Amino acid sequence: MADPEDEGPTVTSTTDRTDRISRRQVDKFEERRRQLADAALQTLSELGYARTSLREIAQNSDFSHGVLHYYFRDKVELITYCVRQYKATCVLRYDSIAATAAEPGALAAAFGDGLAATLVSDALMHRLWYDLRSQSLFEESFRADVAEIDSSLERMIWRIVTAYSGLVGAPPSCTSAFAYAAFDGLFQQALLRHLSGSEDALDDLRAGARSLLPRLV
Amino acid sequence: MADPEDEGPTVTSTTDRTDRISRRQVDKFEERRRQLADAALQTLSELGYARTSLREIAQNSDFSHGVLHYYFRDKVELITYCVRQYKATCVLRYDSIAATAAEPGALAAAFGDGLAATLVSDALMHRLWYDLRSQSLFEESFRADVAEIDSSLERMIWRIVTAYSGLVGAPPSCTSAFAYAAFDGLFQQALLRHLSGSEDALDDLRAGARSLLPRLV
DNA sequence: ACGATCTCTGGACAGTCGTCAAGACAATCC
DNA sequence: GGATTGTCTTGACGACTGTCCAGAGATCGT
Repeated sequence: MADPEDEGPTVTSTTDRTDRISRRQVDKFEERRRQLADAALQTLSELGYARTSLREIAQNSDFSHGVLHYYFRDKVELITYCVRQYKATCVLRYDSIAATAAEPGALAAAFGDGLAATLVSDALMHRLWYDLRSQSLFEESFRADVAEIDSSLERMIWRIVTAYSGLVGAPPSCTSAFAYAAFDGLFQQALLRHLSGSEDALDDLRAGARSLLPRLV
Repeated sequence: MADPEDEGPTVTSTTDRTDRISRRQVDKFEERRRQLADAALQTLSELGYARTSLREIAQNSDFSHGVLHYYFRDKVELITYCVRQYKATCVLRYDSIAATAAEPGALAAAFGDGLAATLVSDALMHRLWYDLRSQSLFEESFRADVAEIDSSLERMIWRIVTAYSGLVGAPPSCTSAFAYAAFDGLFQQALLRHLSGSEDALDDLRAGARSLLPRLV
C-alpha cells in the first residue's frame, strides 16, 4: 500500500490515494502521524531505543497499539519518521541561541548560556539523540537521517563560529567539522555528568563553551 | 548465592565457598567468566546492546545458553562484567599511544596516528563503547562503571596533554575534562564517518588531533 | 438516510526473550 | 570402588515482541 521509500514527514506514504481526495483528509493523516511520532519520541526519550516497544508507545498516546501499523508500515518506518521529526525541533532549538551579539565575549557567553539552558530543559531529548546516533552505527536504516541531522547541527555550530570570528575580525582557524566535533564532545560530556547528578556540569559547560570559541579563530 | 554487589572481574561473586577450596577451582571459575565475557563482548560489538540476546552470546561461545546463568546471576551482571573487562583492554590500548616523543610536533603527530590506528583496528569495539555509554544514561546499573572508564580515559588524554605542554614549555590552558571532551568529540565524529564509509575520516582525525593539541596549552 | 470509505480496536499469531530447573556428564575426594 | 561436588545441556515456563486481521465506529459524499 505504501511506497517503500517514501517516508518524509511532509508527504504521506500512501500512493494509491486518488488525487480527488480532499486535502483535509491528507492533512489529517499527516497530522496523526505527527501525533503518534510525538508519543513515540516521548517514550523513546524516557526509555531509550532498546527498551521502547510499540505497545508502550501506544500507551503514551490516545490510541491502541494496532493503529501504529495503520499509519506506519513497520517499526523502522516509525522510528525513522521520529528521527526526522526530531530534527525539526532540534534545529529550531539550537538556532534560537545567541542570535545577536555585538561583542565576542557577549556572543560566547550567550552561546554557553544557551547550550546550558537546552541541556537542562531538553535533557531527555538530547539523551535520546545520542542513543539514536549510536543505534545508527548498527542499524543502517537510520544512518542517512542521523547523518543529515548531524550535518545540520554542524552548520548551526559553524554559524556561531563564523559570527564570533566576524566580531573579533579574524577568520576561523579550523574546519566546521572540527568545531562541531569539539562542541559536541563538550555538550555530550556535560549531559552525561548532568544526568548523573553532577552540580558542576552546567557551569563547566558554560565555561567550556566560552573557552572553546576563542580557540577556534 | 552471590553477593549482590560483588562483581569485580578479579573476584568471584560467590561468597559461600569455603576457604579450603582449591585456588585452581576459583581460577577456573574466573577464567570461564572471562571467556564468556569475551564472547559477549564480541556479540555486543557486532550487534549492539539492543539486539544482543543471551542465546546469541552463547552461540558465539563454546557453550549453550544455560551456562550463562551458572556464571552470571542475570543479564545485567553479565553486561556489567563485560563493561569492566572492556575497560582493561581499553585503557591499555590507549596508553600505548605516543609513549615517547622529543618534540611537540612529533608527539601530536604520533598521537593523531595512534588515534587513527585504533579507530580503524578496533572500530567495532569503539562503536560498542559509545553504545554502552548511551545505554548508561538509561540503565542506571551501568552508570558507575561507565563513568569510571570515562574518567580513566580522561586521565589518559590528560597525560598526553601534559606531556605536550611539557615539551612546549607552557602549562595547559584548559581543564582535563575540557581536553577529554574535545578529543572524545573528535574521535566519535571520526568513528561515525569512518563507519559510514567516508575516506577522509582518518585523515581528518589525524589532522584534527594535531590541530587540537596546540589549542589546549 | 444510506452506502462507501476512513479510522480505530482488540485479539490472535508466531517468535524471541530472560530465567530457571531437572538431569547428564566429568572431575575429585574419601 | 562409591559418593560428592562442580560443570554443562536441554527443555520448559511465562512474558513480551512486531505484525497482522476481522470487524466495530466514525465520517463522509451523495
